[in-house]
Amino acid sequence: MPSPIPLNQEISLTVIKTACSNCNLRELCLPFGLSLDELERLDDLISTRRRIKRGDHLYRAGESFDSIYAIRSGFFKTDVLLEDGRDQVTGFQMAGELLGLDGISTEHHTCNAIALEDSEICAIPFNRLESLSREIHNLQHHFHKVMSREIVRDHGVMMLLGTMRAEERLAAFLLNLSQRFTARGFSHAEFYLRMTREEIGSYLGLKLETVSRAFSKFQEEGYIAVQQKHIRILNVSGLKALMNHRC
Amino acid sequence: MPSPIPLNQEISLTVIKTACSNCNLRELCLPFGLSLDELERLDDLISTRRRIKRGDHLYRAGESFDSIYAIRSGFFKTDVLLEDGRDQVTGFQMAGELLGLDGISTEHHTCNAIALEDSEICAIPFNRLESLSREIHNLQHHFHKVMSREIVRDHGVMMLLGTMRAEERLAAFLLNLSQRFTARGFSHAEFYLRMTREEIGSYLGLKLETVSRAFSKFQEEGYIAVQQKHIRILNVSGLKALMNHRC
DNA sequence: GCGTTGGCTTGATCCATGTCAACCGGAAAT
DNA sequence: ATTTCCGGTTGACATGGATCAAGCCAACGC
Repeated sequence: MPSPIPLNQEISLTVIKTACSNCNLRELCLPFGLSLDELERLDDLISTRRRIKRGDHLYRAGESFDSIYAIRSGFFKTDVLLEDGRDQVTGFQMAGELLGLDGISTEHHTCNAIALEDSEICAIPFNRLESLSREIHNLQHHFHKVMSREIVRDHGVMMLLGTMRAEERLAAFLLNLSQRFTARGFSHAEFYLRMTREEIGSYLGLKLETVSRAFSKFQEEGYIAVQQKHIRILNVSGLKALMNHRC
Repeated sequence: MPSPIPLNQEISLTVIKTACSNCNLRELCLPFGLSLDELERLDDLISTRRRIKRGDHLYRAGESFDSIYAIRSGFFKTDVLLEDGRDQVTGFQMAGELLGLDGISTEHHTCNAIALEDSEICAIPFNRLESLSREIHNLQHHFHKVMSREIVRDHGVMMLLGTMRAEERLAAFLLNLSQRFTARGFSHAEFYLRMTREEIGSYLGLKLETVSRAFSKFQEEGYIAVQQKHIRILNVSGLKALMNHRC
């Protein structure tokens, strides 16, 4: 009979893979600020991991809500549909961010969440999250902060849509992406866009042609280098100035 | 010596005035769905009532956060300021609605809340609300719903700002106000605007002249009757059609 | 290797809304 | 009663971004 040790190692590897306590995103995600002990209790709650292929829905508007989702890897967009067919991208989400908070309000999802690349998510049953956060003050407080942050983010987008012109919007968008990639240990200056010009346009309240023209303009002026979805930021402060100055 | 009875009555009147359990907004506000017993525990928490005069700030962006606020009577706007001086109204709030949720995220308020008429608010110390909602499941869940509803509302505004044209935006705005007045027992068809054309414009991402022209247009077409801030809606379905149809 | 396809770029033109300016009317101040 | 002021309305004109249209490029299937 073979020694049990290798087997145990394998099992323990699997456990490591699925646990918040060993997730390298834990400082960005729901577990932020929890003690080891508290982390383990959170681990128990997150039983389901799921792979979502590029183009597939994580959930659809109208579906009944029972979980929120933490992105373990990959990239998503959320969009809302109006009766008359118009739609708008309401956000782009990356690893460590939460999806589905909109569903708490009515017990039904109010937007679609679609993977922009092959992704992996952790499903967090919401009633169990509520009951655990009644016991773990840190978890409760952090969850409230995450929801509040979402509200603040939305206000930022409203500001952008309400007061900024096309180039300012795109500059703000690029700087925001750059900052979020940095927080995840990627280059702040060089990244691949996971979304099309049309999706960027939808998010920013612009047509895809306008987005494309703004990219070209930024390139001409030496702020960035664009090659399709590959972006290099050459002049961060230039972009910032462009965003803030009323010209 | 006079009988103590009148005195007691006076005291009890004061208590009635300040308690959630006797507030006629309790079904719209935080106490929604609580039992009598739970309501009384919430009463203990809401010690501070405050009057805010028209034009005064309830809080300012940058101030440190420790309470959220329930509007007992009156009308508020919230606005965000950009470094370069641009600002935008992010919402209008009426009786029964909560203010200050944006502050949870960073422990500092991120917008200004300004009374548009003489108003009265209940201050709810946030750490005490968190600790009470660890004990009262209903309170916890309802609070989560309220935050989520705010996120959904913001998505609606993003949709409006990103995809609708001027008249559609104003129609959506009027219908939303009408619906909220109705929920508070006021006429759905006739109300006074508490905000200026400029504030409406800021909220809707339009200039005040555009707002004014849209009002005039609606009046010409017989959808509404406008006289300064007094609005009568004459044709709800007309407004709805205007909002939904891609023309 | 060649054609097809989807996403992107660029140019020409149009139009909704912004901008600038004049005027109006009611409310508050003198 | 008169003046001032603020918010609102309306008109003339300017413009940023939408729309329409053509063409380009890279990836992919055959």
